[in-house]
Amino acid sequence: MPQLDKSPDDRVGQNVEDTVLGDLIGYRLKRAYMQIQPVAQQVLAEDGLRVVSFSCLSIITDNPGIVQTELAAALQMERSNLVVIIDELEQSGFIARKKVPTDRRRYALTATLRGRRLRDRAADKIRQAEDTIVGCLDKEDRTRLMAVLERLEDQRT
Amino acid sequence: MPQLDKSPDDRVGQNVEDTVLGDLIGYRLKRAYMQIQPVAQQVLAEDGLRVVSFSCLSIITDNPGIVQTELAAALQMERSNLVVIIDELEQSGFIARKKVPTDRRRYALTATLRGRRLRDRAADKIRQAEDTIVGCLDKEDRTRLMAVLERLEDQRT
DNA sequence: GTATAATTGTTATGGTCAATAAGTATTTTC
DNA sequence: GAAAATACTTATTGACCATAACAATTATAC
Repeated sequence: MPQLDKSPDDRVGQNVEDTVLGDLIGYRLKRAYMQIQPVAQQVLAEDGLRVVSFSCLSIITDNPGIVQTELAAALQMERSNLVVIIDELEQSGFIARKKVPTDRRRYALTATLRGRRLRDRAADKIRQAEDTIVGCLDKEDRTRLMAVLERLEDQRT
Repeated sequence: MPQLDKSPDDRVGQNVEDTVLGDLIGYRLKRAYMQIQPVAQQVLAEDGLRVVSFSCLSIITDNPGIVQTELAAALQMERSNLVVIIDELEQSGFIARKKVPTDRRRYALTATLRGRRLRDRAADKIRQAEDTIVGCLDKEDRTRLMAVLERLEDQRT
């Protein structure tokens, strides 16, 4: 029996049927991420950072001497797209490039004191911003969510 | 006490320190999504669909007579960006545009039989592909994950 | 009732982002 | 020592998203 079309006037706002999309994990992950991302973006913009440059700064801070290829692998991005970001961070004085004496193809990346301080401050602000969104979850739901996401992430296909 | 730089040779593959990023929900959501998205993209490409066009087709199938503005709101995208996608789906014979008699500004969108069948088939394939990734979670973890993501998504800031 | 405002679909455009290919310098492998 | 591999870089491309502006139509204000 064919479903009758609703008059367009009957359907307002969020009253939209969905028998498929909402049950897909990919869809739900994207929607949840899209809730967080703009907030993080805005918070980081106050310090002149983008999400990707903050990610780089954070990994460099945690891994002084890391090299661009390793950084790209850690963040699952292309080396070529990293270059401009590293340039930005270097010109802003948040990181330094030092030639590796044993292999002059590579640059050892280290965060400056300013860079490390910015990382810590920005991280605090992001955590705070995330809390306003994730506040609806109790501590157990939250830790369980993080654990499950980590397991998905580590899944090798 | 300053942390000594590791020699770049000491750090291989995934042995990268991370004291901040991994504890951020936004980061974890993105990484998990990036695990699913390429698989869904590839599966849909076999039927000539993109993720966004499948999403549109699915919502139109579930809501015959829906109008472009409502569809855009449901998928949280811009009306202007919807136009080309609707064009594609119409030219492929998966949906039809019909003028709304009571409001000639609007087009009522309905999925054709071919469109509905494609939606159902593609949905099955996506679910199957997702299962290969989410298979590491038991049923309870999975339903709990979906519920938590839904709560995050509905959070109004 | 008519002028004004709002809505719908559309086009055009720009910005950001990710992926690829190709090039240079250096190191490793054979 | 020649050839292959690696690290970083540059340039380019296409996908995607947001915005502004427009015509047609409808709703609202007076």
